[in-house]
Order: sequence, then C-alpha cells, then structure tokens
Amino acid sequence: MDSPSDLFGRQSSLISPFDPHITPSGGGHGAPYPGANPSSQPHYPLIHHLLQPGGAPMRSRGQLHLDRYNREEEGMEGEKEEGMGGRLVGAGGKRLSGAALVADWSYDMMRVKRLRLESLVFGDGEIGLEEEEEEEEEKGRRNAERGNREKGREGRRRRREREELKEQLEEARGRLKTLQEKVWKAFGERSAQEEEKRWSGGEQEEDEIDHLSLPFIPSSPHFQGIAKQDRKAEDHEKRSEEQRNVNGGGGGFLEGVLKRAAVWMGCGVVRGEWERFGGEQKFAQALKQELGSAVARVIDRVLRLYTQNDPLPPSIHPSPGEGRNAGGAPPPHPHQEQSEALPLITRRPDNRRNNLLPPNNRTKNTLLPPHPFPPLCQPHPALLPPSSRHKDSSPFLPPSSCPLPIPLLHYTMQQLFTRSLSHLPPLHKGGIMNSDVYMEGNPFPNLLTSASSSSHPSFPPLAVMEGLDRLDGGLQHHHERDGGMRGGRDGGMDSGIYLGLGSISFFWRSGEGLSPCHLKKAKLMFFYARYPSSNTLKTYFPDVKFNRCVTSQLIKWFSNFREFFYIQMERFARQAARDGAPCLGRDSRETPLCLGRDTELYRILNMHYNKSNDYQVPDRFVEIAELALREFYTAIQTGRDSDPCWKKYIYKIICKLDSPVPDSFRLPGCPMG
DNA sequence: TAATTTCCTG
DNA sequence: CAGGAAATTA
Repeated sequence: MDSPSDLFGRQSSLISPFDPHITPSGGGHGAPYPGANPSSQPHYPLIHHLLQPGGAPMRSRGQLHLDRYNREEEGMEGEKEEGMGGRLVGAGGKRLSGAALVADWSYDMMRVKRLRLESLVFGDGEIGLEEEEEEEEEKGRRNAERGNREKGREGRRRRREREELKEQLEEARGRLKTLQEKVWKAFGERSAQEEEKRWSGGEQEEDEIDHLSLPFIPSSPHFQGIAKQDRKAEDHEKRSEEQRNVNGGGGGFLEGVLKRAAVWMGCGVVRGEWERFGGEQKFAQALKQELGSAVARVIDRVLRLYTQNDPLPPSIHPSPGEGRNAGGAPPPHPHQEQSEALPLITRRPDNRRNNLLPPNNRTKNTLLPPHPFPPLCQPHPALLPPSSRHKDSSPFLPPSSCPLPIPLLHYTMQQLFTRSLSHLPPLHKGGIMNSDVYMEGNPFPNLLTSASSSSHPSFPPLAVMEGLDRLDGGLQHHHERDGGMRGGRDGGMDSGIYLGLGSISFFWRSGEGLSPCHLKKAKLMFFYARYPSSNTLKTYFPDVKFNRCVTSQLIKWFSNFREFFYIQMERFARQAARDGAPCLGRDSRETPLCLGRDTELYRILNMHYNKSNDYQVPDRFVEIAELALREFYTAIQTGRDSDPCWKKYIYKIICKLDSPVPDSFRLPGCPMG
C-alpha cells in the first residue's frame, strides 16, 4: 500500500527533468536530486497518470490513445518516418484540438519511455545473439588462442551496445525536440496572438490572481508570466464555462485540463525557454497545477450538485491565503464559526520534502559535506506573511526553476475542501447512513450521516467517491489515532472524509483539534518562541478549540521542537569541537561558530521547521541558534558536559530569548495559507 | 497538586 | 511526532 507520504515522496522523485545530460550533483542519502543519476530513468509523475492510455483522467480520450498505441504496435518503423509531430496537423491541414495535441505529447512521452525500455530489452537480446555467434565461432577454432581476442571482442561489443543506446537516446531526444517545435507551431502562435489581443484590449486585472485555480505561483518573473497567461486563459474559460451546463461533468473538466495544459505548453515555448529550462519539467509542473485547480473545480461542482438549496456564495473561491490577506484581517465568512470550530484534522506523515532543485550559487562549506538546500519554492507573494514578503525572501532561490511543492498543493486542496464542505448543510449522527460500515471503510464517516435527512439531501458517498480513490492505511491509521485522542468528546464533531484523487489525496475532517496546518504554524512560531506558554499558544491558535488534550499536544510539539533544536546544536557543537574546526560557515575565521545561512546546520533547521521553505527564517532565530551552538561548544570544550545537568544552563539562556510572535500568527490557519 | 519540561523509546 | 515516566516548577 502506498501511504500518502510514499506517494508524495515518489512524486518528488518523479519530477526529475528529462535531461540525459544532467550533471550529477548532491545525491546524498536523501537523494535530493532524483534525476541526478544519469542512468536513472526519467519519470513522469502526475503526467504519467494522465498519459496512461487507460489512465483515469484521460479515459475519455482513451480512443485516441489506443489508436496511437495500436499503430505503434503495428509498426514502429513507419512511425519513425512519420515523425513525432507528424499528425499534429490533421488530414485537412487543420490543427488538431488541444486535447489531441496533449494526447500527442503524452503519446510521445510514452514513446520515449518505451524506447528506453526497448533499448534495454533489445540490448539484452543482442547480447544473446552475440553469445550464440560466439559459440559457433568457438567450435571452429577451439584450439586457437582466445584470451586477448575475446577481451577485445567483449570491449567492442559493449561499445556497440553503448552506441546503440546512445543512438536511441538521441533519436528520442530528437523526437522530443520535434514535438516541441510542433507544439510551438500549434499553440505558441495562438498564445502569442491571444496575448497580444488581450493586452491591446486593455485588460488590467493582473493582480486578480485566481488562487483557486492557481494555488501557488512561484513569484519569479518567468512563472508570473506564465501564470498571467494562464489566468487569462482561465478567465476565458470561466466565461465560456458559465455558458455551458454546470453539470457538464468530467468532459468539461478534462477539456479544461487539456486546454490549459496546452496554454502552459505554449507559454513555455513563447518565451523560448521550453528547452532551456527543461520543458518536460515545466510541463509536469503545469499539469500538476492544472490538476490541482481542476480537481478543485470538480469538487466545487460536485458540492454544488448536493447543495443546490444552499448555493455557494462567491466567496467559495477565496485565495488559499484568505485570512491573511493584504488587509490582515480575515474576511467575513458566512460559515466562519463553523469552519473555525471544525478545523482540519488532516494527519499526514511529514516526510514530504521535495528536494528537487539544486541551490543557486550554493557555497560549499569547508567543514561540512555539501548538501542541497531545502526545496526552494516561493508561494505567491500574496501568500507570504508580511514578514516574509521581502524581495530577497528566498536568497538562494533559483529564479525560474521552482517546482510546485506538493505539500503546498496538498494544503491548498485541504483548505479548499474545508471551505467547500463548510457550506454543506449540517449533517448529524443517527441518520440513514449511520452505520459502522461507513464508519469503518467508507472515507466519509459521520459526515454522511444525517439525522435530518428529510430536510437536507444526504451526501451520497458513492457518487462522490466515484473516481476518487479511497485513502489507504496511513490516513486511516491517523483517523483511528485521532479518534482515540478525542475520546470523551462530543461525538457529533467527530466527522470527516477521506478523499483521494489519483495521487492527490485529501483528508478532511471537521472537529476541533490540531491539523498539519497547525503543526506547520507551530513550527514557524518556533522561530520566534521556543518556550511559549499555553496562554500564548491559545492566542495564536484561535481556530483551535483548546482542551487539556489539545493544549498538551501543542505544548508537546514545542517540547519536541526544542528537543530537535538542542540535539542539533549539541551534535554540531561536538562535531566542531572534535574536528577542531569551529567555523560552521564560510568566511568565519574571525567569527567562530558562525551559523551562516549556507551551513548544513541552518539547512537542517530550516528543513525541520520550515520544510516547504516558504517562510523567511528570522534573523533573530539564526542568532539564537548561533548562540546556542556557541554555548554548547564552549560547554563541551571546557568539559562542562560531564556535569549531568550541563544542558540546563543552556536551556535557561535560550528560554529567555523568546521574541514576540508576529501578529500574522494570530490569525487562524497556517500563516502561509 | 497541577502544569510543565525533559528524557527516553518506538 | 507521540506516549510515558520522571523531574521540576509554581
């Protein structure tokens, strides 16, 4: 069973750029650069789901895929001559639809993969042939000397295999290139025209980013440009979508995905960066973003279906950062009390890092082994808390290479879900659906139950579950844990749903408690306060209904944070003392044990407390960490660590250094959105 | 005594 | 990160 974390982990490893010439780098135990190994296979994470001929999202286009697939089975040779994009133009010289083009793209991606596989299989087969030949030859000259000649032959054979593989790779690359050109021809021109047209039309809604559709837009100019275009396309689609029947269902959804995916592809090519920045990767990102938004739309549609007598207000499409918007005050929400009383209890394994990108201009630490920095993804500036909206909020962020962080996407979807479901009519226990069957296996526990089924439409689980994968073990486990944790509470609050859509999984549950979002917030709070009192915590988690259990859990979190913090400090202090290199940073000869932001220790801390790296680590925290490090170091050097309670002295110092937590943390939800 | 913190374990 | 035990604090 794939746990959600597995899925995320795998995804991250799947976003490797399809660049056979990628320079090997990093590759520590965490394998932060999945594509670093030149021999590793390229993967296509979400794309792959889409691209499978039978893959769920593409199912409606399965015909097209199957057609191509069969043709491929019939003869590869003709295919080769025809060229990759040969059929991008239809019979009448007419351009194929976006869907067809995307299908072509997917098909070609499959071809590339197949080529690789076949090359491997073929290579094996050839080895077998060669071996047979060798046997025959050997019969004729049993007594002849073999040693050196065989060695030479072996070498030649391997060279030949290598060359063939290389050729096939080149061929695949060429096909990709051809396809990219075709894509450009098909969409780049159109996109450029549309762009021109729209701009001449005087559209100025540049800042009105639809965060629902574009959960996170890296703030680099490159991505902003793409986002802008995508927004425009989306606006257009929205307009036409409104004219269509809302209940159109999956067809519209798929069209939307394909259409915007095409626009994204066009965007990349318009800027001539398709190849320069790794078109496949960008395409993967585009698709992922599209999937996110499309899924959100589908969810909204489904919900609209079941809440027709409780129509969703326009605010159903808020930005993920709602509540921490520019005004700072959470916008009034019709169901504010409800959504606050029913925060997310999404329990997700936390090992969801996606170290995908090598840092830019990463400086080597002389003392410590080179490690990549954590994932460097900036959410849209609007999503950043005021304190992190600096222009250099991500000092080592490569401008144009920022994959969509899966966890962030996940969070976005969670929040969308919470908002959407908060508009559902209240459903209570004891209704027609109240059975252990649903409680056990159905991912829609009590939410599906309704005491007042006559007044509210019951929430048909199967309908919603259609096309949605049920989440497996991991979340179920947490569900049970949560249930245990909430023993003695009002049963009515213990409701929630699990949802999974492909590899994007959701778990939503209403009820008071701490969610991963709260955990994230707590971690960020740790940057300011290492020893927050329970009262402090209560003021900074207004959306949490505190009771003894929740309070102790939150306190326990901070205890764990401290533990981790001090363990790292001690570890690095000991290492520095042992290695006699009291400089953790570069240029720190004059300032021993300087904790620069380019050090491994900083990276570890940042990774732990700011995993998605979307928050600017306060300088004060770095200073305090540095201080703690020095304290540990001197204690170790002076032998004070032989005292059993030597750490307490340090703890006392550190606990006095808490600084006030920014007001942005007083708002409910994650400070990042 | 309750709340909090640390230490240890899984 | 959670749970539990022990130590510490108010």
